[in-house]
Amino acid sequence: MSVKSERLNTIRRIVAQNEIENQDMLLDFLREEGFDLTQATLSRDLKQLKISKNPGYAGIYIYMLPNNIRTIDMPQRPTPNYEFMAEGFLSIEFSGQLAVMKTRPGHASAIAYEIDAKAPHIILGTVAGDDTILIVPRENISRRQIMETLAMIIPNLK
Amino acid sequence: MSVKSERLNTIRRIVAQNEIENQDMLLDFLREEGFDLTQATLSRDLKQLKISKNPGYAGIYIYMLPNNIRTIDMPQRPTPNYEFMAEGFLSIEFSGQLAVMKTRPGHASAIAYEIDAKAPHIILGTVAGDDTILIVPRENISRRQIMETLAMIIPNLK
DNA sequence: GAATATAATGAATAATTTTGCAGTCGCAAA
DNA sequence: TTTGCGACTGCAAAATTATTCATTATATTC
Repeated sequence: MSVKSERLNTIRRIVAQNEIENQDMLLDFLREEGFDLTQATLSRDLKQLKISKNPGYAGIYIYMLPNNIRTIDMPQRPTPNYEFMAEGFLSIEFSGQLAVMKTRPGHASAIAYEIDAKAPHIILGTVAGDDTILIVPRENISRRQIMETLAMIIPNLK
Repeated sequence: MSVKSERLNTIRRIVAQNEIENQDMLLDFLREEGFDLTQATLSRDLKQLKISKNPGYAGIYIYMLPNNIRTIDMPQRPTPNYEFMAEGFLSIEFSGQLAVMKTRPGHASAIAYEIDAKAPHIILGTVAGDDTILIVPRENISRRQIMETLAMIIPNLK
């Protein structure tokens, strides 16, 4: 096992067993175990190990191991292309405070996701079924504003 | 809901939906939604929300929500679903008669189910998608009443 | 083994985050 | 009203962390 591998292992163990508040503190622990390195290298090691500094219980920050569930590097949700949006969109109509968008079957959640992500200041939220999206605008937002905003996401919305 | 509470809600939502690389970037998002604050305050907000900067997938650092609510943070013995509720909740905002709750992906229906079951006298009904719940309150129920009721179901709703 | 590519590292610096301090505000008690 | 208290905040400085640049060590290929 290389020196670096041993060091990474040791870092993991130390972080798991102690409440490390910063990198200098961790450096001290490492020196006690015979590892001599600089803060720069430690910073790189922590990045590689995905160990991060988190707000802890009592107003202090503590280094913590990555939680496995969160650590799994899930690929970015594929950026839904412009065409897909245009293709899926069917119609939009208003009723009082709400808007209802119709899409082709299966397209609703992807389009709703885009709306949520790109227009949070206009749209409070959406609920998507298979081919229908219920759109809840924020207060004091006009239908015109909504249409203009959505048009930037879905080109052929008109 | 105080300005600060709204701000914290918004921070949670933005961090959940975007890949925030540093606090200045998050500040920009917040300004777009009308929140004007300094980086110092944001740092304090993030500490309170236990949101931290983590090594991400592609050599960059990303701010992420805490995914494990420490029991030490809980004053009383949690009910079975307590942690799940707290963990899944992201934000709640109102528009007219309606409330829209944002959750982490996949959590919406479970939380909506709890709301339906525990607050039928306040909430007429809910519709849940994957990460969004549309909440329809009964007539003549104030936002304050709704918040208080939901806070009994979702602890960190504040 | 020599030549060459690749990985690892330190020193210094840049970038980013946290915090001490002072000032403001709202609210409640005197 | 006045006083006091606690929450909240900005500013500026301190503290901490990440990265650039140059160098050295390690591995690979011929």
